[in-house]
Amino acid sequence: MDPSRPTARTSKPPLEGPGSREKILDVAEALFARRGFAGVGLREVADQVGLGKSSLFHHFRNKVQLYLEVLLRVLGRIDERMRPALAAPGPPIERLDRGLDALIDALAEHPASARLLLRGLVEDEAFPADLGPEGDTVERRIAELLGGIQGLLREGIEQGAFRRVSIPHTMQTLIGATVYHFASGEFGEDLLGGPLLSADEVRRRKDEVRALLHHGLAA
Amino acid sequence: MDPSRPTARTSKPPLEGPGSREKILDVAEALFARRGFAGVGLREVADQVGLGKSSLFHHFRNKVQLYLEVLLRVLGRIDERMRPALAAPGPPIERLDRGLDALIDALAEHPASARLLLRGLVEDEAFPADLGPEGDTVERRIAELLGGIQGLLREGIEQGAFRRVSIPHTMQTLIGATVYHFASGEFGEDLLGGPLLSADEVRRRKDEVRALLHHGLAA
DNA sequence: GTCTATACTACGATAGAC
DNA sequence: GTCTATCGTAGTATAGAC
Repeated sequence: MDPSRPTARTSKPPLEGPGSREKILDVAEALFARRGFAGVGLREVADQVGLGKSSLFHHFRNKVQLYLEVLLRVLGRIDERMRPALAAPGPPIERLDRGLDALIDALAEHPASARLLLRGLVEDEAFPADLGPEGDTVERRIAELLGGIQGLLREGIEQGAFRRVSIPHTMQTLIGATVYHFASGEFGEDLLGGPLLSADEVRRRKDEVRALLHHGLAA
Repeated sequence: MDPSRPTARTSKPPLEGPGSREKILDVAEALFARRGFAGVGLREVADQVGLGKSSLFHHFRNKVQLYLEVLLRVLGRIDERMRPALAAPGPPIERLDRGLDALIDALAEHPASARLLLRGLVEDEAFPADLGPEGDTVERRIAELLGGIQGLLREGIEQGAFRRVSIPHTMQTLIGATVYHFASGEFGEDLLGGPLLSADEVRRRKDEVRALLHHGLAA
């Protein structure tokens, strides 16, 4: 990809495959999802990665930045799936169906995603006030994802395909039906009486959301 | 209530009105809602109450018990409102409407409730594993609240008034539409473009949930 | 019932050797 | 790029005076 990179290396084989950085993000993602920002100590992260605590600071400026990078990676994975689904041609209702299917697939693929996202949405005050540049990037990413759905809702209403619902309230209902559901973990599994992420239950959740749209939204 | 208690006290006027215990619960409720269990230090609680850190331990065995008592009070307030609404006579769909209205009123009345509840549902692993007797009480309380709704859903389906929806998935959708919505804080307010708890927006949320039931559930 | 004092552990973060 | 050592702070919790 990068033509300036020399073909033969001089020293220090860069350890192709997951470097420390990715491994740290993997571990941190799982831990932050389970216990939140304040509930995770960098020592635990380092131990699970197999590094000393101090080595983490070589890869990330501080704990907040690590958390935000984890969040950004999650948002990236979701965006990767949702964007093409929303953009594909077709009437609004179909694009919405496909977009939410893509969202659900993304949430189901990485079990930590929904929890991190829910925390990101709900936990305003869990961090030191200023988040630096990464914080803005996270907010922008979220706004983009929301914008895609909101635009479709607006479009469908304008075309007369949807009822004149409140767009913000519909957004909240959809977020609840998707992000909350897959973030509900053990509680959700108790309710369902089985795993949340089995192929069956993921399909049932898609059906539930689809029914929500078709019964509640279609004109 | 307790006949063994003497009618006239010997000393130490018991400071009728909100004693320290209630004040601690109030402060802790607000803080835990904002930053979660691990994100709150007992020092901050004590400072805001106007006590020394150590004095908290005179009222609560430890931090976990304080958290659970906060949660129990929240659950009690919700139960207080929902139980009579669900029990009142009428066809299932009306009782469901009234029950969810009562839930929304309860969530809107104390802004911390929804967040604490959402955390309670979603944050399994945020605490030391064993929660003692209060933990069981919390779980039982939640199960009771859920049971009321689930029972109504089942009843409505049996009577042919509701479509044959998946009860657990419908529960998840309803929890998302109520608890998640009122827990969404600043994010939700950005989405709505105004306060989440204004009389107007609370009413709109009730309408949204009602529409969810009537379009998605009614046969 | 609240206080001061204290024990012990963990935290995030930095410095500097290798 | 990882390590050891260390800094300063704050965490939960206990003991005991008042």
